[in-house]
Amino acid sequence: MSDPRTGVEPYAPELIEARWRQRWEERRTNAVDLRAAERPYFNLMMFPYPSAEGLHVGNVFAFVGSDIHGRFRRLQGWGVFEPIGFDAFGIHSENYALKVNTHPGKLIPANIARFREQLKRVGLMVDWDHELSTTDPRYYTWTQWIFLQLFKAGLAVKKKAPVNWCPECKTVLANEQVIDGFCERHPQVRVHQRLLEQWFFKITDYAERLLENLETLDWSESTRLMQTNWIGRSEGAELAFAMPTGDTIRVFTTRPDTVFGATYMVLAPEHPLVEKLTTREQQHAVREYRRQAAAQDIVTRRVGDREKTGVFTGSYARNPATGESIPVWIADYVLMEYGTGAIMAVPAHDERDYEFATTFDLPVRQVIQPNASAATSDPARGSSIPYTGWDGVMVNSGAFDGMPCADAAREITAWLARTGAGTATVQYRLHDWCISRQRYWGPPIPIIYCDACGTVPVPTADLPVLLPPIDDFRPDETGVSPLARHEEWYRVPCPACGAPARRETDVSDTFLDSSWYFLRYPSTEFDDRPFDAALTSRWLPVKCYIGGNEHAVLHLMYARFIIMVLHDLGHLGFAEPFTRFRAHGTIVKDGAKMSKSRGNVVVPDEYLAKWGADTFRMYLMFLGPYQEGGDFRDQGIAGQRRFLDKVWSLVRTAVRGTAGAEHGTAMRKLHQTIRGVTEDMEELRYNTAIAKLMEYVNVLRGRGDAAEDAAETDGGEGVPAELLHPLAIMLAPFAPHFAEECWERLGGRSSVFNAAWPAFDAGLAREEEIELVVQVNGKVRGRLKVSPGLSESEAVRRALADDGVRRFVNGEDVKQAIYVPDRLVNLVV
RNA sequence: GCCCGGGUGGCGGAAUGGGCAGACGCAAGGGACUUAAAAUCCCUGGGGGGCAACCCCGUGCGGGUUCGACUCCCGCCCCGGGCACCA
Repeated sequence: MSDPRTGVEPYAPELIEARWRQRWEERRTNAVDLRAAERPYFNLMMFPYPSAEGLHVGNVFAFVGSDIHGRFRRLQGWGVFEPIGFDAFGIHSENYALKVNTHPGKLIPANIARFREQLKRVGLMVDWDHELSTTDPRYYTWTQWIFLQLFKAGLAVKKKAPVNWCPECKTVLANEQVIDGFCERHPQVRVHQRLLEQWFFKITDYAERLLENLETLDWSESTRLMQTNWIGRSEGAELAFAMPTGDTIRVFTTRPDTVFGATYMVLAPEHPLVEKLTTREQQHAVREYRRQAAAQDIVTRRVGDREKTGVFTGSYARNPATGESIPVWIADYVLMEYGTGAIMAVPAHDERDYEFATTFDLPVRQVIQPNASAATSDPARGSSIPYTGWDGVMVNSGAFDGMPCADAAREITAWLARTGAGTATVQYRLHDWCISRQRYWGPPIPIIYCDACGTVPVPTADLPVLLPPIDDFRPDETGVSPLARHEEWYRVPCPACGAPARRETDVSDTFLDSSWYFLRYPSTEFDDRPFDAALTSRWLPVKCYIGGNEHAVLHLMYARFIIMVLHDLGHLGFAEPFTRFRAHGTIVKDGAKMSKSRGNVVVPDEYLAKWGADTFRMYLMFLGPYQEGGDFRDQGIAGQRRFLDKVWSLVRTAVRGTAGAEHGTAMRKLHQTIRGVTEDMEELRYNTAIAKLMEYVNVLRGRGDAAEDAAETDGGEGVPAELLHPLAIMLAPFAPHFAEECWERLGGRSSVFNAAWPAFDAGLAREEEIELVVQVNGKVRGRLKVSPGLSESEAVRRALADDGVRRFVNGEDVKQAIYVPDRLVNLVV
């Protein structure tokens, strides 16, 4: 069907997109030969959790941005591998399954099928032959294998740890699921703390390397900063405070310079020495305090603005610097999981210690005299106590009096070290990674407990430990995994001695599944190895990883850790998985966060059906800077469609052959566009890249500022195909189906994605005449048309000849002339 | 509280090794075509003043540096995100 007046058939996205989806599949356009491809480029997008709701517009935004990068690299001549998979284990899937009372093993395949169809509709350059799901035994065999590697290396250990427990949900909650001490799903139910045996990965052993390596990675700055803060490195000293009993309380401090001001000590309520230190008289009070602390959930305990509480143990320790006996207290503001679980309290130079000392009337001794400028820098406080800065000198500190704090920190540590009471150390905020889940929907942890042999790893040959398809997967109040109710499953002979033994009934954390999925993609065909050595060294590390910053800390940190361990164990030739990482932004709807309760959730299917994938992709990339996100407004989409319509009509009316002299303006604009778009594509500046393509199209249509003398292309003559080929290529990453169709109609062969990204020619981009801005005293008073490369003296002469300029110079002497070649001349009078 | 990111027309957003603020798009108003509408095409468009050429003001607020500041420095305010009794 064609327009009766112009005779041009209209742009019909549904037909075009269906046709090209089919051709891509038939011709295997998106598949790359993993063994032979030249310049291999692993383009990775964060695989989705296949929710029952289907693909979210946030997923589409993320994937399209990554896909555009992959397609751009392919056009630049790289062999691009762009796989996708599904992160389908985990509490999220399990909770949904419980809600609708259907087994997750049944739901997940259906969800994945739906996701797959939606993703195909978006037009990603995905090689579907390498699709994977973390719930597939062919996959989680190797997740279990990774656990065993860590276990054998001594990096997987079982220890007791406190967890959040909701009596209503009858399950353990993640810290993120506890809100101000209450369960997120039961706002009236207080969460309790329970002590459970858990498997931990010793990620803290890798803290220093995880931190150091960050500097070598080309990652989004925000992501790198979050990881840095999460690791939380602090330099300081570990000091020993001796007890009359012969015990020693070890403390970590970042301020060893203040040790002369330590007037009391505080232990965490759970500290192992508490029982021993507590005197008979204090026993009742201490026991009661510890009971209360234990009943609190972890999150409440950590809220910072609570009033200080605590009790005296009855015992005293010796300050190694002063030799004084100082009281030992317990208080919940000291956390067992940081440092040594004990502190020396210096109330004169620490806010928390000061507050505690004031509450319990403990002595405060100033040991730092702030320098004059520092002391008065906080007028709100009248007094310089507590002073926590570094800008001061020591007082009340024996031989160290008068020394600047920073020097004293070093000197005092060295002095205490000579008596064995101190060592310079480093502490990290990072905690070991608890991977146990008392849940059903995950890979069983491959461990067997035998009375005779102890903790025995499942032999690799026996993997996978299949997750049995039980019906009663709902967690109950016992706090043990649903698998623990299935004796027929967990009773097994010990692999070492054959005696009756018992399987571990916990499953592992979803983050373990996702910490290595990118290793699996190139090797999905193999059942006898997690990843093939040759393919892995060819394709990894990942060249570009794009994903949301919500995974900046956990997923990316865990993945780096696992890869580093596998490297150290000799399985991989690289220690960092992602050479380049870019965080994309989030999109909001009409200025507000999307949520079901607001009813403003953008459902991609509706937009894909109405506008087609190409228009929708273009709009998503145009609505804001990709790395910041933007505001999705329905009204804006039509603009992208109009743009494609304009390109379409240029293509349909194009004339064969090359551009002539009369197309000088268009040719110049083309090369300026090639330069600008190429730079933008490198930096993921998709919104401005699209804007530049629009400008070029405006010029081709004889419109816009740069068009001026380009009207020759207007008037039914048609634009030469030479000027449209590069446009089709530059548009291809954004609107792949559309670009294919244009390419074909312009006489292109095979796929536009087998073409080469256009080359920039500086000579063709050069302007013959430029506008020079003339300022007088910094204000624009005129403009000159000049040829590039004008000399300063000539520029000033021409500027002074301008009527408008002369009015403002007003006959006065020009004191100074600033000349920025080809940009402006500023006359100072 | 600490650490990031950000405040620019009616709206989304351009422009920061200091150098024409508002690219590109949306919405709007006016016009052409049409019996009419849609679509399409053309014109206008930060605020104020002037018949006009032009002039003044304008990038969250207050100072500063500079021939020149959205951009750099100092001090605030507001919004978004991360961490939070980390010793």
